[in-house]
Amino acid sequence: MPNPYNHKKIESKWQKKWKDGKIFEAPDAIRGKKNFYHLVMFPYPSGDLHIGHWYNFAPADVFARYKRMRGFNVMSPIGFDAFGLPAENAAIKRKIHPAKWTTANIKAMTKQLESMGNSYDWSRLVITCESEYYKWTQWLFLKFFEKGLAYRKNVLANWCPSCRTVLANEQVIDGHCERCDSEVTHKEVEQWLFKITDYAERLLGDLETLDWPERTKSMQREWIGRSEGAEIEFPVVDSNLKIKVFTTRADTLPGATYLVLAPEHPLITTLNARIKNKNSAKEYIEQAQKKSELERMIGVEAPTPAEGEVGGPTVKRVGQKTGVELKGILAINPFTKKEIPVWASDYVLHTYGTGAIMAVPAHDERDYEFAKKFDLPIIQVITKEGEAEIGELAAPYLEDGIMVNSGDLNNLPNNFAKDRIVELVDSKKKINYKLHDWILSRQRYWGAPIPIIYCKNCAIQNPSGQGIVPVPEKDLPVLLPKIKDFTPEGTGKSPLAKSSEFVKVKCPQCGWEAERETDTIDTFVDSSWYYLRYADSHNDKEFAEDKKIKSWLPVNMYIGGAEHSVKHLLYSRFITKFLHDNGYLEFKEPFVSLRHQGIILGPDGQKMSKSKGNVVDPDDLVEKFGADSVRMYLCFMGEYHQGGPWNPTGIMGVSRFLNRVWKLISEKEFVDSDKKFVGLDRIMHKTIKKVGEDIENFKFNTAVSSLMILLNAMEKEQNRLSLVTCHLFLKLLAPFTPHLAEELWHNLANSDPAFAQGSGGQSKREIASIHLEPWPEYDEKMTIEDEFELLIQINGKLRDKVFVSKNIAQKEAEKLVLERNKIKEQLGKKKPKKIIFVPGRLLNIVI
RNA sequence: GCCGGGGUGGCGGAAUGGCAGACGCACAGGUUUCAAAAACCUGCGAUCGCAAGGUCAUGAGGGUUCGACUCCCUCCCUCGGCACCA
Repeated sequence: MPNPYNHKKIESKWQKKWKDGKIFEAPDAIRGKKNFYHLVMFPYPSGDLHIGHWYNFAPADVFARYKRMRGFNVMSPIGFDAFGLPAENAAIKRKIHPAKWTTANIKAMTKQLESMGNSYDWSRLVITCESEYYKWTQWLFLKFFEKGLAYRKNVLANWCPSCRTVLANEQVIDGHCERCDSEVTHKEVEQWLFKITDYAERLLGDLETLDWPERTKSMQREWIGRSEGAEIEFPVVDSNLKIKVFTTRADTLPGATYLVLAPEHPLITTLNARIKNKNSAKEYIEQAQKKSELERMIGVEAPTPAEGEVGGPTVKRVGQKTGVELKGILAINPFTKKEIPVWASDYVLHTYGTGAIMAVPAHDERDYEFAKKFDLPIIQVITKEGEAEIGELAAPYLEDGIMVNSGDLNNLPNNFAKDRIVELVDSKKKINYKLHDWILSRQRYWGAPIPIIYCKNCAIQNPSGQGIVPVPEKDLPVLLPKIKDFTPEGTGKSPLAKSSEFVKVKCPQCGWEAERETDTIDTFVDSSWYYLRYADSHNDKEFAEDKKIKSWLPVNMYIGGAEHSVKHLLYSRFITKFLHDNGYLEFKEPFVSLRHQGIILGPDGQKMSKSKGNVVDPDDLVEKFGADSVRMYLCFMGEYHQGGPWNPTGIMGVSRFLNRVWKLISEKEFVDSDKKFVGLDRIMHKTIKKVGEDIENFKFNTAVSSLMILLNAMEKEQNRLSLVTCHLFLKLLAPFTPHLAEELWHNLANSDPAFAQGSGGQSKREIASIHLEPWPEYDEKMTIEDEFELLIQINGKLRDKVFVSKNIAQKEAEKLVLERNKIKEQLGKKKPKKIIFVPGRLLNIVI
């Protein structure tokens, strides 16, 4: 009686053998093989690997192993995104140092990662909080600084009062901090920024070249938010000042009856002396600035629908408009030359365009609402062609039409008038983006220090330089000091400021006493270049050697969660383009192909969370069913990018399947291998084709199902099963269940003298790993059966079936079909009007 | 409101315009067993029928086609993203 399938024994055995044999360490080049860079998004060392990690990594590893068997030199590296707020917050809570916390987590997660049996190249391990890595994050910052693309500026930044740091726009979700969910406020602070807006056009345009999910590309497009329009200047009466507005509807300029400034608009301060209603204006502006982003957007909350009513409680985003007229300030409409009032209102965003708009109530919903509320003039300047001008608009007219009330331009189509008006008022076409520069300084401890020194002496010597001195490259890394008190103050200063040892420094330019920058670099900078480092993880002379970069990059296949669609993926593209422009990289895009895994929900269909008690622990599953079962079930449970609820009994099916495989292959006496497939040849060729194609297309679920179909067929033929059949089957199985396949592969080899003897004259040679075997080939001709079941339809409805030769001609098929009693009965006296014949499939009689 | 996915048995899900429900889970019946588990076999959309077989079914309604889960139009629901972006 052979041993039953013991996953624990064979999984740890092979994990060790693979590690010791270094079989997944990818050399930089192999003669005759193409390199393939296969990458998963590196995990954050938050404590333990959850089922979501497995869902990302396990099917991804199936793909990597498949590519390796297809003859590629596959590099599949792994690392940890180890700096940042979550670790720091967790460490504060537990009263231990973030470094200690992070190291412990990395250790635990490494063990878990190893238990998955993934084919990682551990020799390339990257950990972003280690100085050998962040030295180059700092180097990258210096390069940006050198090129003028890292700059310091007073900005009205997003501020998280709980995390006590500024946040990038990308880290604010619905007005809340993405980490702790506190409501984000604003704070005017001096910050370091990367000039990502310089790359807006290219970040947008190059999306077209990428093999990425369409929705991810469209999210990036929306985030960049390009819009074409014009910048028009409105002179201020009795002043040489001008108010600039951005508009996409220059054609409506004749109907602009007032201007609106955002409450933060600097001109309000400039013109303050002339504002007649100074006090009420001031009061409104202060009030508006106190409001959070959310309060500004949300007006009135819609009532919660009564029970049984469709739809949950909705929030009406566009609320009642508020505003104040800046009395005493008038501007001139450059087209009509008429004087128009100027208002301030928080429905105008200071962060978009020029922070001021021309209001055209007749042709814009928001302006219309505002004008109605404050009784401002509404002048219609576009109307539907052929329709008389309407006295009073019941609603703004938003469609195209012809110009009215517009002097010389009357009767012109509005789209034609658009360009004419831009010329007439001597303004310029302008492209605007929603994308803002990337604020990268963080007032927190657990990150790479910004390598900058402030020197008062240098500021005096060279006022234009403001005393900002970059740390020389040779002095990198600027080490993150080990300080005891790393909790954030909330004063806008980083905890590093408390360490005088760290702060005080000799200026590298003049040698005088100077001070270090105490903010740290946003962790998104760390993670936006790590994929480059894998090419040469331990290089201490440069971020990676040019030759190695050329041999591996760009990344051929990148797999990870869709939640990174804008942040990480946009930043990475930006950094890559910057390094390309400066001669460090030949390519312009880091990730040629991208795939997302879906989200696994709890068995109750809800998002997994500890408080709901619906968390699925992968370690328990591995313990009970083995890593191979977990891997294969994750592949089988559904469409990869869709995810869905975890089915606790579903994994049983896969576990049973593996037990049956074990039983079939380890218990059999095989027939002579010359007999090849013994009646299984068609299905074998079909399965080779299907599994390969499905893995290429990330359709892991149907690949698994076709393996199950093959096993069912093999079991039916089990008394005549050949060795060749089992070898092929194991190869197809190997990417999914690497341990089981390897164990059975070796068992078969050991029992087969031809296998064990070897060709080199040695009596016994080491049996090579199944994972280094070539993927089986199939013969297209062999995937087609000799006979098929011809479907017989009458008027498109199935009426009968008959087995015929695969090459049957139409004439022959018709004759055969029309002679069948069943068909004769059905047709009666009716004559076929038409007969449709689809070779290899069906015959349809139309009557 | 705009953009992008999706809607198929009790459940997860299959179907180059050509047998809807592959594969698996759950369930039911059986074999085995002192018994249970495991394993194995059979059945399993709804409905009419003893059966052969028929009819209806892929969110709703139209259309194109010999033939539609698949293509087109209108609408509903759902998930994700964006949203006072001028």
